[in-house]
Parts: sequence; structure tokens; C-alpha cells
Amino acid sequence: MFQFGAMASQPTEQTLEKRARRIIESTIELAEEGGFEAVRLRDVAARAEVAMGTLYRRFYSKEDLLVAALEQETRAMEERVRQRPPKGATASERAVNFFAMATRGMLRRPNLSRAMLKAAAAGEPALARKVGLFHDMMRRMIVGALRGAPILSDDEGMTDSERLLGDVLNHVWFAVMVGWSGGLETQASIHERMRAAAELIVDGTRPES
Amino acid sequence: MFQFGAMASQPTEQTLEKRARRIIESTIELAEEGGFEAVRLRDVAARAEVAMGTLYRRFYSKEDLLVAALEQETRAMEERVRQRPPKGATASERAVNFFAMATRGMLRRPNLSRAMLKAAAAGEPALARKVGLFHDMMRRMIVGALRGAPILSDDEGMTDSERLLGDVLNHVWFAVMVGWSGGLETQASIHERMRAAAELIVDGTRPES
DNA sequence: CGCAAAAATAGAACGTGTTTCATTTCTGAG
DNA sequence: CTCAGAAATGAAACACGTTCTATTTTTGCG
Repeated sequence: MFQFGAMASQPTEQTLEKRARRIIESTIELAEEGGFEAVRLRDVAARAEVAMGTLYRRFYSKEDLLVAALEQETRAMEERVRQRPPKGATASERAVNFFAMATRGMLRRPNLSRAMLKAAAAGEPALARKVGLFHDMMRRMIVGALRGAPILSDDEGMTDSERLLGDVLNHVWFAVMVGWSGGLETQASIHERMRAAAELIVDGTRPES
Repeated sequence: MFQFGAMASQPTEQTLEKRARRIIESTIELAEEGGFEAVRLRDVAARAEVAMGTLYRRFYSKEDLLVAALEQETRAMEERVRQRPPKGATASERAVNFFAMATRGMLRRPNLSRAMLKAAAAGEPALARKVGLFHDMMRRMIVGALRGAPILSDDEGMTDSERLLGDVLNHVWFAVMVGWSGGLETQASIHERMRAAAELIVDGTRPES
């Protein structure tokens, strides 16, 4: 019910002032250590050296905190992708390599990743914008990988076909990561699924049988 | 930490005894009325005429309750699909019609559906088996629609290619429904996305541009 | 500066998921 | 039928997300 004032614009790291940044940083640290349940808002506030009221002036809820963390982490991944674009001879190979990079990034801090995924998948309408932003970033990176070109600064110049491929691959990856989060997938099975999906969707190739 | 004894086998409606069924029924009623937050366990227990201890002897958590509801609702959908298989001249048309049916079924009771999706996407490792069962049922129905044949009783006889198509389409639908849950999609956009995805994945056709 | 409005603070309070406890009721083997 | 062990019960206790309150600190305009 709050959330305006100085940060009416998009919450890019520019706009976020110290306090909010400390809060997100504390959230990330606690989530890394013990996952979603370890992000106790009293602890977040204490570690960020703010009062509960301040925390709740800037974020709607615990989920909001973790979605903000997801946004920040995804921006960091965008930067990594910009500096080290996924290689590959074909579009599908580059897509597979991008997903491998993204998956590795998530699995490096499994507790944090599970917590962020849970928050993003919670379906909180108040967070729709931020979650949508995350999906937009993912799609941009995927389409960038398909093109083999550096990342798009904007979605302009994206063809309908590219947008569709990006969305479908993004949806598959998201669902698979949620499965991983619940123990239904391993790093190997994620990679295998994304390889098969990319070959099917991008190249149109299917398994033998 | 519990959950065995008489119901060590799969929790089909056969095995579920009266108490558990009343608990799930109460869960569904409350979720229909007010969504996830309205499923207050004290209210569930009261409505099912059961004590909290009994509820927690049969279910791990609130999420478990809603995943059990999802399982039951999906079984009901399987029955509807068996009685009224999705029509269509091509595999992709039948898949699109199946997803339209499934989506309509969910949107008919939006509060319940959002609550069940949230629980299934929460990534609770204790619920992995039940959530996996849900995805298995979905894949069976999808592959059944692709074949244009009545549903498979088991996953035997499913080719690798069919399994892949089923999984990918299922993942896309799941991710899109999570998006709907958070207000990112409407019934129309869900339908459109599934149409485009099915045409791309099953037929290999892409948008003009 | 002087001061009113906005923001921050410490902490209490409240609701609900989950656990625990003492007691009662059910069940099934002998 | 008896009775021991299992299950159920009602209620209290506990933890944590969220909200509220009274007070203090910061901010920015004149």
C-alpha cells in the first residue's frame, strides 16, 4: 500500500537509495544462508540497521523483498552475459549455453535461488510489474543468445517470431527451475531438458523414437 | 514427518478415508471462497470436524493440503477429458483445445486455482512426489490429445518424442498459469500463448515476421 | 536559523501456521 | 469382554509476517 515518492520510477540501482539497498543486501545474505524461511524480517531489518516500519515503507512483503533480489541478481547476470556472450555455432547451441550459464548462476547459491523462485512464483498481484520485468530481462537475454548478438537494450526490433521463441524458452526454463526448486530436477536434468527443448523449438529436431 | 500406515500407497480416492477427504473438501471450499489466505487451518479443521492434530497427522502443511486438492481436481479433469476428448483435425489443434479446456476449468474457480498453483509452485521438497504426480497426469492428457487417442493409463508406450512434446507444452502451460495467477495473463492471452506455442512446438510453424 | 511535515525508530500487538500436551475415544488381539 | 496401544480431541503455546503507536530524528522551505 505504499511505495512511491522518490522511487516512483523503475527501481534501478540508481534510484534505490542506501537504505533500500542495504535491505535487499541483507535479504540476499540471509536467503543464501538459510533459504526462504531464514529470511526473517526482524533479522533483515536488524542486519540492514533499519526499523520494521522503514522496511515496510519500501517493500510490500517478504515476497517483494525476494523479487527485488531476483531483479538485482538478474541485472547482474545481464551484465555477465554482456561481457561474456554465450558461444555456439547455431542459435540453439547459443541458447543452450545461455541457459547453462543462467542455471549455473542459480545453482551456485541454491538457497537464495529457491527463495527467489518461490517469491516470483507466489502469484502476488502486487508484484506483477517486478516479476514481469524479470521475464522481460530473461527474454531479452534469450533472444540475444539466439541472435548471437550482444544484448538488446530494449524490446524494440524484436520480431514476433523471436518474441515467441524467447517467451516459450523462458517459460520452459522457469517451470523447470521451479521443479528443481522442489527437488524434481537436478543440474544435469535441467541441462538435458533445456537442450532438448531448444533443439525442438529452435531447430525443429526431435528425438529418434 | 508422518504420512504412512494405511495410506502408504498412492493417495487415490480409494485409499483416502473419510476424514482426509473431508479435510480436502473443506480446503477446496475455503479456497474457492477466499483464496490461499482464506484457507485458515483452524477453519479447515473446524469445517471438516476434526482437530488440528488430526489434520497434521495426514498433511505436512497448508501447501500439502492445496497440492492434495490439485491432485484431486486434476483427477476430475482426467475424467472429463476421458469422457469428452479434445477434438481437432491436427495434433496441435487437439492440444490447443485441451489447454483451452484445462484453462477454462481453472478459471472457473480462480481463487481455488491461484491457491493450488501457489502451493504447487512453492517448491516444497516434501511435496515433490505429489507435484510430480500432477505433472505426470498433465503430460498424459497432453500426449493423449496429441495422439487423438483416449488417455493412456500409464506412461508406457510413450515415445521419447511424445514425452518431450508433452513435457515442454506442460511446462509452458504451467508457467503461463503462474503468470495468470500473478495478474500477468488473461484468459485470452493464455489461449493465444498456448495456440502459438502448440503451433510452434508441434507443427513447427512460426509467426510471419 | 526555525519549524512544520515527512520519515525513521523501538517496540508492542495481532493473526495465523505449526507444535505440543494432557485427556479422551477408538480399535483389535486375546 | 478387556484392555493396551493407537488415534483423536480441545486448547494452549510458540514463531514469524504484518500492522500499529508513540516518540524522535531528518528534511527542506521561508
